[in-house]
Amino acid sequence: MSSLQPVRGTHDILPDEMRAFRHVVDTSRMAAALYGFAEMATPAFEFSGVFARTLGDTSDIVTKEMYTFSDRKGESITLRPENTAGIARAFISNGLSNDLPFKAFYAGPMFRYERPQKGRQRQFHQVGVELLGVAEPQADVEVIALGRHILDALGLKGAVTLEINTLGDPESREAYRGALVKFLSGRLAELSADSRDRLERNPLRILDSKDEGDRAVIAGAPLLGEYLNAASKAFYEELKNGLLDLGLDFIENPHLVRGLDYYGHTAFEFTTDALGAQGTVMAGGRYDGLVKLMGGPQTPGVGWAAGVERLSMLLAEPPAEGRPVAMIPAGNDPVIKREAMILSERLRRAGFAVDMAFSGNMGKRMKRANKLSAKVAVILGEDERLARAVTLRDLDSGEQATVSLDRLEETLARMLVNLSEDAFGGI
RNA sequence: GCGAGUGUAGCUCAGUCGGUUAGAGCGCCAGUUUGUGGUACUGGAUGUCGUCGGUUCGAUUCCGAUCACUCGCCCCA
Repeated sequence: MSSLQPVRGTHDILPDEMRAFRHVVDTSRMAAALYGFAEMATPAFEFSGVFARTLGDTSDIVTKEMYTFSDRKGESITLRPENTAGIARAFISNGLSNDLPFKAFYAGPMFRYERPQKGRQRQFHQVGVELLGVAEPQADVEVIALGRHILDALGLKGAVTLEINTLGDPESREAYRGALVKFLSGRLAELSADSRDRLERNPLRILDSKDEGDRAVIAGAPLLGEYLNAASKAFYEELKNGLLDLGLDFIENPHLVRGLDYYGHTAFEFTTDALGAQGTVMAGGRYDGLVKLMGGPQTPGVGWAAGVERLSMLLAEPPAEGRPVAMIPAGNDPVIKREAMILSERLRRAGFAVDMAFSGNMGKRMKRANKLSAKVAVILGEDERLARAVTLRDLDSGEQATVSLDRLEETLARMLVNLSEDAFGGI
């Protein structure tokens, strides 16, 4: 165990884990493209105001979880804790509001100063989408459908549940908030210390509490649904009908809320019980007030973000590695080794993944080929060189044959095609 | 930020009721005749027993602090 530790809450993504990680990101990116979301990226850090103003002064993210520091000019800079604010900022900065709807996909690292746990790190990665400029609930449906599409494509169909709720429009939410605070104030003594605290800052969050005493109180609390005005109700109904039209199963969770202040109407989460306390794997909602809050034109928006690490952990089986071609010079004759290097390069230019062991006897090099799970070994020795040929060995069957250099690519391609037929047709 | 648990080879873990050479499995390396891997067999290397400090003749083992991870809370992705 070395004393060279990574910073708390950060970790290295080694090749094995990276394969699962990339599978999640690539799958998300491809699905997003099917729904018309184009990938973009914003900086990993912004002026602190971008987050402080938009995430709300009372959210935990702003009050205690941001990586904020002064740069050399004394500017307050913050490592992004999430990407919605950054996308909204970019939307405004680049004057994109004239070309709506604006549909963006992103993937990248986020930073929160939290206590690390499984599935919760200080640097973690999200993929996400934002759809700006559409006030209709169909936008919410599309965004949720994309989320479900990705989860299905990752093989998580049965493992993840969609929960939805509505937070209503600002008018409905204010009315409800008042009623809730009034109700809870009457039962103050029964609430947990955390929740008494939240009563001031963010009373809706109390609905989400896991404390048993709190839950007992909440069970009798007024529900937001009772305070929705006609417009908010209609919006929610359209959302649910839209989900049903697409066969997207969901359960309604009236206690589902968002920690960030700019959310309204739709709130949703895809959750699993396979990750302990970190059960939320993808979460989002509607934020019609955000762009205006940041100084842009009134622009409705809806989107979600998903935790790449969390999704990676849920993957039953990481995707298989590619199987390279192993170049094996027989012996250590410098002439042969040069030929092998030249031939490797030729094959790579032709699109083959080639790995060559640089030293050792043939047995060692074959072992290395095996460890790389190479499909084919290209063996090049003195005999082959003189015959202007190579020996191709199928490492699965053990069959091998001498093939003229003129027909090398052609023969290799055929051997590798057989491989993929085996992989897909062998069930 | 709060409460609790864990920390021994690359990995998963055993062990030392405090005593001098710390173990297993997997993995790794080498060999089982000089141009042929996967299996098998033989042999080998692992480590400041997380770190710092205390108690002790003596600590990896007890105590304290610290760091990291894990579980719950909190928060969320």
